[in-house]
Amino acid sequence: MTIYIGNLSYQATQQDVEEIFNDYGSVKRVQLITDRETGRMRGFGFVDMSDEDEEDNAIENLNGATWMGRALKVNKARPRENRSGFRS
DNA sequence: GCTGAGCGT
Repeated sequence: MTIYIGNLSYQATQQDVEEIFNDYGSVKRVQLITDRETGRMRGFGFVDMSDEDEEDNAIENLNGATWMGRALKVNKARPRENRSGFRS
């Protein structure tokens, strides 16, 4: 499952979020969204975990938590459009 | 190039 992270530090890195989420569960993949052209962080990212229990635990614990001086926002990420070409 | 919306190749 993918978790949405918002209001995070521009100086934050994937390994930072990775170890933080790893403390609440087993994070599989951390994807911080950065600008495709400039390469600067957009201020949000996504975390993929193994079990929903861990992700829910991480969300409940990391959501609204003050990280790097800012209120970290963690919530369930929206299912991205399926590249298969199908649409609801 | 030093920002602030929040959902991605």
